[in-house]
Amino acid sequence: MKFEAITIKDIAKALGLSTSTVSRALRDSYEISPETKVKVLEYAKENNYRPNPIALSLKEKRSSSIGVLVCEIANSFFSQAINGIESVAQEKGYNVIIAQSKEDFEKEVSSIQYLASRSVDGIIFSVSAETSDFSHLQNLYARGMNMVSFDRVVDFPDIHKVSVDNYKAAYEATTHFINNGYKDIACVANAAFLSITKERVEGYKAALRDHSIPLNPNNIYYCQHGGLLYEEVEAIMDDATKRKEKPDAILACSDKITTSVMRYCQDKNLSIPKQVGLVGFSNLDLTDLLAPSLTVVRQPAYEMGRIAAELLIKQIESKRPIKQFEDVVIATELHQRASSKKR
Amino acid sequence: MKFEAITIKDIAKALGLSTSTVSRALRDSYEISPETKVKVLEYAKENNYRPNPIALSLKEKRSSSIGVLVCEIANSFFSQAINGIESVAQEKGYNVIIAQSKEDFEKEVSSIQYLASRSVDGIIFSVSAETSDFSHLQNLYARGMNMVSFDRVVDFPDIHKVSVDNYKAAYEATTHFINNGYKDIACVANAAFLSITKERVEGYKAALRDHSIPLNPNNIYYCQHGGLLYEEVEAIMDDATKRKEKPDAILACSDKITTSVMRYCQDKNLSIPKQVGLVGFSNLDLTDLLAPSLTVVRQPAYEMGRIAAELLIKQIESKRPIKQFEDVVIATELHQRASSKKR
DNA sequence: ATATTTTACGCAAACGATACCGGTATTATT
DNA sequence: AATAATACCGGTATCGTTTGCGTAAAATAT
Repeated sequence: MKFEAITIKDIAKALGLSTSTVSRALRDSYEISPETKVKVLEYAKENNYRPNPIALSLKEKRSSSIGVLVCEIANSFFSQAINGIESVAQEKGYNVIIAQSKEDFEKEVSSIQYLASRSVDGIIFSVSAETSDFSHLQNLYARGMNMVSFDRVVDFPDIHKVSVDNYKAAYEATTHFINNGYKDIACVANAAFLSITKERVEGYKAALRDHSIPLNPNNIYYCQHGGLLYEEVEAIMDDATKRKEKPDAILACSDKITTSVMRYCQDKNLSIPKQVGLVGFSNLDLTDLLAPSLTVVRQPAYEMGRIAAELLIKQIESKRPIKQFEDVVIATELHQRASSKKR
Repeated sequence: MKFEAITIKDIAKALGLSTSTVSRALRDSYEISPETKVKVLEYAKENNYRPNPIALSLKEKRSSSIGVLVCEIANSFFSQAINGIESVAQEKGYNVIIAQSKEDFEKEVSSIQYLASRSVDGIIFSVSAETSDFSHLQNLYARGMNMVSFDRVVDFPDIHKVSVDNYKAAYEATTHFINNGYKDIACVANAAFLSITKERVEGYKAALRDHSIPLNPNNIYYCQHGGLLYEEVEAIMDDATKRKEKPDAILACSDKITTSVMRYCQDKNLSIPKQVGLVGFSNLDLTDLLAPSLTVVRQPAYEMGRIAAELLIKQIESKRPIKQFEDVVIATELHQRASSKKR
């Protein structure tokens, strides 16, 4: 079954005009007589004429659509970000095409090629946890695709970036632990390649250093697959709780990891915050209702999405190549709750 | 800035061939000599040739994209459903274009027109809480757009529908309350027009009837705006807790409502499950970690998305008009936890 | 009355890919 | 050697829209 829309040709035939006349009448050209315009406009309205965007795209060499590559839609941070992207896109007349990498490098490469071959006008992307080789992205960018690096940013020289201040977020969270009497703080981070991981781990280290707490390298854990698998976090927690020196606090560096750590503690009857304190990065909007209420680092996902979309669309619509590239870094919010307070 | 891709014309010019020869060589036509094929294929590969999907769309009169209209992306149920839709779409070579209604009728109408004007090959839609007039959808469907009604289904005669057994879900949840000693159960439902609301309220009523509990009409509340605003739920809860006969249990009929009710109880120091029992529809994956752990009705959102996408794509690719329309109804899961157990 | 401008429209090319309808060599068949 | 068959490739229309160019008729100027 096919949905057949009325075309400019149909109008021309019905009214005994040429397609060019109809086209110009619709665009209110001065070359068309008022009477003809009225006739065309009325007929178009009656028959609910809409210009075929595909034909327009072919002619204009632009599709008025932007691609978004995230690792997982069903993740509160990314769904909120997509929400922000979609809101800007709608305002500016673009549609949003989404693709997921599922934290898988191969799927990321194919998704990027898919988006490019779909001739989107630009791409907002957040790399997968497995991505250490960025050539698929860099090649596409070098070939002129408009791109904005988002959240898990890449360090190409000239590209718009939108991210949060991960260093400061982790620094504050760690300091918060220290101020609340925790001494042996473990950091369960995402894959080691990721910008967000590096920054968060650096922030964590700096906070320890600034409070004269020696760094125990065993306290830093990485999740190869971004914590998408519960087993990954489980293995880490098994290790952490079976060591001689057990950490008394855990900084969970992603939505998924946070939830998994919390579930692990519940399963193993590890009491939070007494036996182990917990601060997690999370964008769920009911972390205050958890047992115990969870201290979280919240990222302004919606705003990040909006800014990324605005930068991308500005770049798309820019006549001349952009020279000035933005590196937007937004502050996170630390919501202090029960999970990180011993006493 | 524009992303310029190589075209069949470029290959033809570079190799001194005609476009038709190149086209046929790329499609491995028997009319082309092996040597020419090799030359073309090699050149295409070297220069990373990809057929322009927009040109193909124009020619084939199909865009290989499907539209999805939901009320809110950043809602666990819908983001999981989109996840399912996207997975099937990717498999079958379609891309997914998303639009949100934000539970607003006007925005739903414009979003639908937007998707239609974007010449998607089909639409999966879930109507907004404000939608009581379905003419915008019905007109589009009558004009031949492939459509699948999803979750909040419409009762057009011949259309694929994918939903859960809302009647049974509410019946079981209500029965669960009764079996746990609750007697005065309130039902906080979504907007009254919605199919899901009607079915859930019916299931609720039936459970009361089957257990010889008289129905108190005051116990049924509707959220005009789908609980998107906290104030809406707050007003309802204020009323419920200030009545002479206060309900001792609440059945919250959507993700948002569930969270809001829980937050209200926390704010007002209403103890769950002692003062008031709570069962909520929710697709969040950490409801077991809430305080108290929450009894939920979980909907198989991912599977629903997959099925809806499969039905839609089958309909799109069907040569002749579909005669047999599916009304897929999937079972929900009741996860019994602490929030609904008095003792 | 003739020349010039203006008005109002049509023709055709272009965007990228496909497919039908051809055509021309070269080889095979009689 | 003449004809048929085959292999191989090009020209062109098409999808829907825009746009530069051309042009008839009408309006204005000389």
